[in-house]
Amino acid sequence: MILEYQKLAVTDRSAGTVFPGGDPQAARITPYAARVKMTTRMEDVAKEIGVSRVTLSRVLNESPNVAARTRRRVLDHVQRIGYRPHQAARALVRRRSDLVGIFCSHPENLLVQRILIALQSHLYERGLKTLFQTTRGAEHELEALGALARREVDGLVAFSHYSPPSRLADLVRDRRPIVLSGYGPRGVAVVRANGSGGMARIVRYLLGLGHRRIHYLGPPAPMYPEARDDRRAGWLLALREAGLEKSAMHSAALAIDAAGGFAGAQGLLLGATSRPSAIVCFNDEMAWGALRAAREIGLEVPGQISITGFDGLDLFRYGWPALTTCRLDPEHAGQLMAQTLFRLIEGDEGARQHHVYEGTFQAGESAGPATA
Amino acid sequence: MILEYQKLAVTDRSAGTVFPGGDPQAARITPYAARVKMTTRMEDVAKEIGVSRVTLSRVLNESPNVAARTRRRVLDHVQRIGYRPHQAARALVRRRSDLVGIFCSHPENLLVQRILIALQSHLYERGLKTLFQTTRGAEHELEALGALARREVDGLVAFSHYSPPSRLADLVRDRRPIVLSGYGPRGVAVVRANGSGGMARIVRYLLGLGHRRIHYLGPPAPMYPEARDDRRAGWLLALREAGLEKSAMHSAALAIDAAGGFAGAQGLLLGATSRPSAIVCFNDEMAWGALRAAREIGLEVPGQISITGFDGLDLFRYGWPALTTCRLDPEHAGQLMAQTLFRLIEGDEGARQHHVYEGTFQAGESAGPATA
DNA sequence: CTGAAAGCGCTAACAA
DNA sequence: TTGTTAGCGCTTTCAG
Repeated sequence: MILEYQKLAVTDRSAGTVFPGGDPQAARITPYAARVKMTTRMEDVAKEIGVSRVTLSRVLNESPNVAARTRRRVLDHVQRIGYRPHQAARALVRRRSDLVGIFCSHPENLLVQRILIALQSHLYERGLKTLFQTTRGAEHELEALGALARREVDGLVAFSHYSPPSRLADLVRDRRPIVLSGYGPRGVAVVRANGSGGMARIVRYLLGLGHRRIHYLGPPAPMYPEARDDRRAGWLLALREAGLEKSAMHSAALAIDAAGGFAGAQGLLLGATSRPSAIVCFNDEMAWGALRAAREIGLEVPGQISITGFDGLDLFRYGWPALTTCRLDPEHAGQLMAQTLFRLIEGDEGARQHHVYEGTFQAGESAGPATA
Repeated sequence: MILEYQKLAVTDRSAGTVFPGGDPQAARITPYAARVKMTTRMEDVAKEIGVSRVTLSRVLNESPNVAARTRRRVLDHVQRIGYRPHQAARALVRRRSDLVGIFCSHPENLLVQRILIALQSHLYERGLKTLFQTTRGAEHELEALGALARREVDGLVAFSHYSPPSRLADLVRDRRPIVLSGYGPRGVAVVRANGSGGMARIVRYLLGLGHRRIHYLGPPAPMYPEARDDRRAGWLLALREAGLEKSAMHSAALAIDAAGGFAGAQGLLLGATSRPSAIVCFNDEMAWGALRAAREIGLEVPGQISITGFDGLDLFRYGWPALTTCRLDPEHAGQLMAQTLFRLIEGDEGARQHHVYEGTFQAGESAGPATA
């Protein structure tokens, strides 16, 4: 059991004496850090085995130039006592922490959460630990970028776009290992879904059902023009194809969650303008709120109005009606991000591209034929 | 702007020469770690200011014995150039990483996700960074415990219970800074909701509505008897009060999500036994699946059957019908965990208790009067 | 109040 | 194939 944890002892640092089991007097007020002695050192382990620290280190780092027999002996012992080198010391000398930072401005978003989970797993498989941080504003984001610059982390994945694109452009020059989710300047690695294609697919489906007044309910205006709403573009594209661009109506919600969808749909449905026969929403959560709004007004879905989502979260397949949506694969997205970041950390500049993955249309119960 | 990130330069380590801007030849294949020089060193910064490293260190660590004027001068310069000490080096000598590990066996659970977000924020406010890891099995969990033992992290929060309680008991003896979510042995810090009280409240509400056949749909059997389902206990308690214990029926689902609730409810509703007039579910997500199952069978909710949840997630207030549930405050839970862990790290053994927070009953639309 | 000296635990260059 | 030497960048005694 290589990961068996080690027993601790309490030290009296001034006297240099060790009290196994703890000093009952001082324990209550002494910070934990001062109470315990450092974990087993390499020196001791090497001595136990009868080799030098260096040989031990070589085995642990899978370096060449160790006799097979020695390696075996070392590995056996290490495994038995559950030794692992001190990570800080290792990071200090290797100039590499094996830590990856993930920062995220909207950790409440259900799709983001699923991607995060997959991402962490895949990074872990490659020996990278995940430092997670929620960014509330540009200040946090800058701090995360600073951590990368100072090499506190080996790489960064950003689900956050507070920084102006001009600053992101620095990333291009400095060639840091960073992966952005969603959008970013050319020359920076980006992973995103094909939102435009997926949304166009949904709209065409609705057009096929006879809908003509298809309104869009999306996120608030982006902080930077570069961050324009890709999904909205797909909606507009499909309407244009059908020559319905003129009647296109778009409404920006306060947030891309159920509350935002609820409020946004209320505006769309109770407004003075002609009522839409379908509302396509930026994501499932908004659609969910919109569904509620429609019903509170007394509209049947999909009888009197159709409402669609995006992301294809499993949860909403159990809703009533189940959402018609575009399913994205968070597992795949997370894997793609992990792989891209890993390539960048390894110095493969070829990974510095925009990676776009596809969604799949998923017919549900929330969209039906347009009523005359 | 203290967090302005620093410019990098590419080094040719063999020649010891620095090529600002990068060596275009080697860049593509050289790992990023080898391509960049280490960030600014303390030595240089101290020299620029005209003090020794020691004084600089003292200012940065808010140690006493620095003249106010010196402190001011140092702080100004540090702020201007955005210097921050190298974290690995700092951790090595301080024997403290300012890192906290969070491990979690069910990161998909919506309540857990919200708690995680709050927890991370509160830890961050106290200067602790969050290392996040999904645990898939006891092996991962042991590894996380090992990381604590080796002092790779200063503390741990566990939303995961793969390890047998006997192992957790070790935590009592070693007095490590660890906070468990849900349950744990005496002497280990635990944070959990009062599930039993909350669920009893829901059941009493249903009893008041005239329900008599109230079935429970909960998680699969726990891995260890200690981890018994608290919410189920509350359900049973309330039924006992009403003298209905005999008719109590419990069904274990495969998972505590919508899919589990769906399948579990199907079993409960399609089974040969007498149909329940109400199903109380372990959490909102399961209730959500149960709702779908009831409707697919053709049962109206709450007309023909009442279904309740637990957790009180905002999302389900937008569902139709909105769930009758018990609302837990994830923000509060996260804060409580952060605070407890912080106290333990600081050596306050008084924090090593079971902290129980209350939920609040929330009447929704998914429960109504029992029909004769 | 300040600085000089002594490591923290480990890996990488260089010798043997 | 192995071990010896020399730091990584920082904080913490201990003198001044």
